[in-house]
Amino acid sequence: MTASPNSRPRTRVTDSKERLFAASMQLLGARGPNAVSVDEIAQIAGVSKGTVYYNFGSKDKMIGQVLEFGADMLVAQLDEASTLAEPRDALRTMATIAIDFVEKYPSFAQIWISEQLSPESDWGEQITPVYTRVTSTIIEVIDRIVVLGQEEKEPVATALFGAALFSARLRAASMNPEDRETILNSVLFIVDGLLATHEPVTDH
Amino acid sequence: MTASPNSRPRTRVTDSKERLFAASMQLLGARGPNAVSVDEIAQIAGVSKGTVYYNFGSKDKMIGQVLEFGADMLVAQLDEASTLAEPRDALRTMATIAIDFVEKYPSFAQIWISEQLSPESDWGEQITPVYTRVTSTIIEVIDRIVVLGQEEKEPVATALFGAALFSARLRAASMNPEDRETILNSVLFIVDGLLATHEPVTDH
Amino acid sequence: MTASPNSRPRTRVTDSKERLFAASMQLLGARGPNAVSVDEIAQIAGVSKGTVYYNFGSKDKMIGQVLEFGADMLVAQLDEASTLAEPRDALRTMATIAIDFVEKYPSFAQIWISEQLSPESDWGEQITPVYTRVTSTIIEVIDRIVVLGQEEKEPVATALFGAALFSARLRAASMNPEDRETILNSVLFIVDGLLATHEPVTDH
Amino acid sequence: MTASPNSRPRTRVTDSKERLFAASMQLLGARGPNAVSVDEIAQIAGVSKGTVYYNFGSKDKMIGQVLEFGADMLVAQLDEASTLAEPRDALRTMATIAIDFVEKYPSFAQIWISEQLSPESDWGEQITPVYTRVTSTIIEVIDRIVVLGQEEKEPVATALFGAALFSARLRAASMNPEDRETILNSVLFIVDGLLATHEPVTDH
DNA sequence: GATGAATGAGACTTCATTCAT
DNA sequence: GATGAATGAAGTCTCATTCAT
Repeated sequence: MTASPNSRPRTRVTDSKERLFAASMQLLGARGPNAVSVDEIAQIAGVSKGTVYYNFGSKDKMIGQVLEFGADMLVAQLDEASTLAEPRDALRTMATIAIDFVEKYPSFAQIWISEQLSPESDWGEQITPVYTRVTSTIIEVIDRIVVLGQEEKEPVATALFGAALFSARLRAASMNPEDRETILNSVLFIVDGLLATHEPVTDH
Repeated sequence: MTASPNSRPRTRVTDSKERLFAASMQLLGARGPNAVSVDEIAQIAGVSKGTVYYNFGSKDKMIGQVLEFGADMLVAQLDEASTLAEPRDALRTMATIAIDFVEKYPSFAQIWISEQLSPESDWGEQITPVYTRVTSTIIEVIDRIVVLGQEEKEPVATALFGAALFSARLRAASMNPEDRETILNSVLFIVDGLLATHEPVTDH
Repeated sequence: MTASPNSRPRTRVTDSKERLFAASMQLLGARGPNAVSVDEIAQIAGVSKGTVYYNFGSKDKMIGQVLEFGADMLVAQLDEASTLAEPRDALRTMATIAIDFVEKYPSFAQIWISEQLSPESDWGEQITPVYTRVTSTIIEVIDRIVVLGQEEKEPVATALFGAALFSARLRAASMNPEDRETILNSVLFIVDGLLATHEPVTDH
Repeated sequence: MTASPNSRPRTRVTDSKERLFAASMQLLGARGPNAVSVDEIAQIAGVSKGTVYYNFGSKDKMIGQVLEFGADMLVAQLDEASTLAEPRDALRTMATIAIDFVEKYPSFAQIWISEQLSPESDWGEQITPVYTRVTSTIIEVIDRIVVLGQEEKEPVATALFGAALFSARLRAASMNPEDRETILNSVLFIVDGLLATHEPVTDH
């Protein structure tokens, strides 16, 4: 009953769990936690409501995992882009990735923006906030461009992330997909300003 | 009926409405609309639940008015700051105002960020989004600094607003009130980048 | 302030009361007691809600008076028609009156039909039910047509009233104002049946 | 899962639904829809309030189903009686059935009488009104008694139904259960009148 | 006479969660 | 592993009624 020998080669955790994950990602990404009910997720996943509790224990825990998964997805892409040879290209690509991600899962931006607040009923255990993971990657790239005082790094990365996230969110909301290039340039003015006021890193 | 001589002609119009407004501003500013119940607002205002409906008609309408009031508050301050003689000072002051506002009413930032999305259950009638009102003010100031192509203005203002809002939100969330100056500088790097890449406005 | 001397010659009870009466008659006649709120009646009457309680004491008392007024209106017309020389003409005219009344105030029929039930929260004091008042008039007319046993009179009058009321109600509901004559004839088949099975009254 | 051998294969499908149905039938039959609260129905059924919504979706939907069930119950009995060999016996039996039904569920008569009006908040989907279903059965029987013009049939059946319903309602209301025979005779005077004024159907 | 702000009981409904099967 | 019937707390809203002015 438990393990049918040599049948499906995949690990295939539960199958139900995967489908719930997919449905949650879709629904939460589009409408946010409060606007989605367990009923709805279960229905779209094609499983019963009890299965949610069997697999995840609670709605909050499931949301927590989905959120973490989404964050991992974004961060993984950003990390990869951050390794591009030309740091400015890296930042531009990273911004592009963020914009596309927010367009696909609009409410994630909103969740990440508010994840610091409301410590009550946090989703599952404490995990490293997306903001921290992203800014640390941004800082790595910036360090390859300009020489920055230690206490300046975090705020600059934050401003960069905020500008990108907000612009992306707005673009996702307005149906007219404005020129993505213009948005990218606007965000990257922060880098230009940095370069204009700080000593560039010399390849030596 | 019996006119109280030479006193204020009944300032205390209803008082209940004002108290509900104050309570809403406080609660909504701290926790966001759907984390606050009508019961709670009424209780903190010291009135009965029915009074909410007598004065506002519905929870959504009340939230709409509170949100609009908050927006008016912020925009009024920003508009005033935007008239400062030195445009860069204006922008710096505006950012300071935003940071302080968000610190006082943390969830407003979050609401404004998501106000474009979810057209369902809009709070009251359609009002000009805060984002639009703020960016238009920002654009006015920027126009006094650099010469900008028409299609560049909006994205730049958006990036500026996003950077400020996000930085402010994060500062409000983290209990350590980091150096406000550093945050301001980071946000204003956008302006520096603008100046470094565009022709400055000459005073005639 | 109170009574301007020799101005309006009418008794003019309160004026507010009359307007409330008119509004109630209109609204209750169209939608029934439960579907009409005190707010609505007061608004249509153009007075404040408190005025209802000042003039009538409670919603139920007001409804009671309006219902009684409506009943008086109908009964007065029926009584007048019942005096027609030819008893069959009298019954036909009475049915016509009922049909017209129900068309104008559709929900009155419904109220009268259910007025016996639900002794709790009766509207005001106990008043003679419309049914009793109408059937006694019908009986008077029938007595001029056929000789009927005492214990037969009430049920026959009831059947007559029920047939007329129900037919009228249905006609008022269906937008197609069917031939009123056909309806009248159908109702009066009861009289025909009576005549066919009982000894007619001889004029002497 | 463990099949109980040779027993009924789980008649007790949910049980809750049936108990809610019974409680609704009882309460609605006695007091009408808006005089009965969901709390009360759930309490009498011995289930929680949420169970109502789990099983029926809304109060209106439940009422709709109960009403339809009641209608089906009555119509089924009437249809069966209508097949009696002697048409006049059929009508008399049908009237008896109606009287008994109304005595058991007094407010159903009232609901059916007002079902045409107030298209707002209709109970569930549009279903054929009881009135239509009953009159069509009545017409079938009448057609076996007298030759009637097409446009006369409906009004006559309506009058018959109205007379029976109203008489039954009144009998149910007044605590003295008057002689049912007398009531039946009174209602059937319509048939007598029909016979007295129209050509009877000849058996082939 | 009349008002309208305020109330509070009670109505309908949603939804995360539990549990026997 | 999974189900779905059942729950109950909590939420939004309505409305008849009261009362100070």
